[in-house]
Amino acid sequence: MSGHTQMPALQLEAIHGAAQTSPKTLPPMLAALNLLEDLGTPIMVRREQEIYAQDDQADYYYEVVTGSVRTVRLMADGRRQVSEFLMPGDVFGFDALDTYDFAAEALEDTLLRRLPRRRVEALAAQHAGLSQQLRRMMNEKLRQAHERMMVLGRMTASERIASFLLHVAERAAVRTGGQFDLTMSRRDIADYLGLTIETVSRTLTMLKGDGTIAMLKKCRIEIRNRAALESMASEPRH
Amino acid sequence: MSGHTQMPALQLEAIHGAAQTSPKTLPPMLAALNLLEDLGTPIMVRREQEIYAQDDQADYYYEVVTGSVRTVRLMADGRRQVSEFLMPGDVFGFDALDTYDFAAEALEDTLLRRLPRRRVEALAAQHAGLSQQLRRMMNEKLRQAHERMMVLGRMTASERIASFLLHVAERAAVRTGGQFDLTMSRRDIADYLGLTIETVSRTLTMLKGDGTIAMLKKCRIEIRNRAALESMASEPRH
DNA sequence: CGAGCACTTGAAAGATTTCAAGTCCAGTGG
DNA sequence: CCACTGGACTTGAAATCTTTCAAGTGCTCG
Repeated sequence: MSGHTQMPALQLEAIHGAAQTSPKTLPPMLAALNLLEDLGTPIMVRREQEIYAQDDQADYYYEVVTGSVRTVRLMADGRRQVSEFLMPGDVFGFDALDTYDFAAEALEDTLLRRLPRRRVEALAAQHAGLSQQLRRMMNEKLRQAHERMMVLGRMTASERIASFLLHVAERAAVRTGGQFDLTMSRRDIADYLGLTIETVSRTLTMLKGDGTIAMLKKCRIEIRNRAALESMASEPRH
Repeated sequence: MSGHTQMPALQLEAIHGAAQTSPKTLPPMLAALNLLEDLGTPIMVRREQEIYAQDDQADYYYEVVTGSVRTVRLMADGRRQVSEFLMPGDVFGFDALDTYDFAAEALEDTLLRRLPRRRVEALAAQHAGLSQQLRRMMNEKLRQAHERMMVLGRMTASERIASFLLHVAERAAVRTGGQFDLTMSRRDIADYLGLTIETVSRTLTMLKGDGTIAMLKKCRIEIRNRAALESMASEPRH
């Protein structure tokens, strides 16, 4: 595991602020983490820095406070699969019993809250409520993984891109009014969707061409025609 | 939910027998279920019968006692994704908080043990140990989902088939000495691996052609050259 | 301002799918 | 018991989507 930078004390302010304004998508997670207030250590990681490696001992759980994170897995020949993109309020590191299934890396300079797994487990062993809330988090992870399966197994390139954009928009667009940044690279998107960067690029260009989206600065996106995107993503709901 | 057939009492014998001889792959699951001994209701389902539907209220957890099960999800236009193939000792129905993400259907005549979700949750709320064991099961599900992502997102058709055969063999071959049955159809395999039935068929034919596997009776398989399969599956370990 | 990297764009190649017949097997009825 | 029929599987050929290979283009960071 690569060297973390301990946060100065005053940054705790930022942490609690973020926790309050965090998105309403996953309330149970934060509720559970409230029980663990004292256990959290703020951690700052720089852009592209590794938070933990694939197959590392899974000693910590994490919550994104500000910034964003990807979890990635590599095959022997370099093929890469991105499992999740994590935004403020999201938790990660719940992958496995012993070792992490995927590495975690910061997409940008990112502030995390880190929880020692053993302490959390010890607490959970005494408080059934906490244990159940942790289970609820994992349940949500599993639900997301199931949706990913559908995307990776059965959707075309355009469908993958369209549903990806809608998902990211839902998470991020709230605070930027219609527009949002893709903090991840084209390669990250490609490896998330099981495509090549060229296909991702071409599809985005196409969407730009027919006015479905607008691209400012390459990583800033605005959805101009949500209905078109939704019908392109094909799955009616969730 | 479609009509289940209540098992006659004497069949409980078979259930306990199966629990004892069940594969050693997932010991924590069974340990947890022991706590729930009294809650289990034996359920018999026929080949191709639906156990629960996608989006049904998730009222029950299940364990496969004998037989096998698939979990499937359909898109509006009929595209299908199979999430899991479940064998004796496997548990399922942990998909979601409220409603099932995938439908569950019996691959063959199958004996299940059904646990009322509410009762299990009530027990888990009091016994942190049980709650944690349930979490461990879910953790295992998540790990498997992660592996599926790699397969669906980044593997070629031959790699998918090869790793699929190795997985099934590992689960089933023990009791049939090198050979094993594919209880699922080509369509099921295709929808599990994100391929078409034709590609599945062609790849199996190819493997038969070069002596890597032998096929007896279309659904009975023998691995003749495990090393070849493993190198074709490309991922060194799990 | 320049270099390098990320992204875009184009053309050719390839893997998988689609469409279209076969073939085989299991279960059925004679 | 055996021929028959239908569905599942296999096989072939053409089509297609995506990838691969190969240049551009244009930011972004020194």
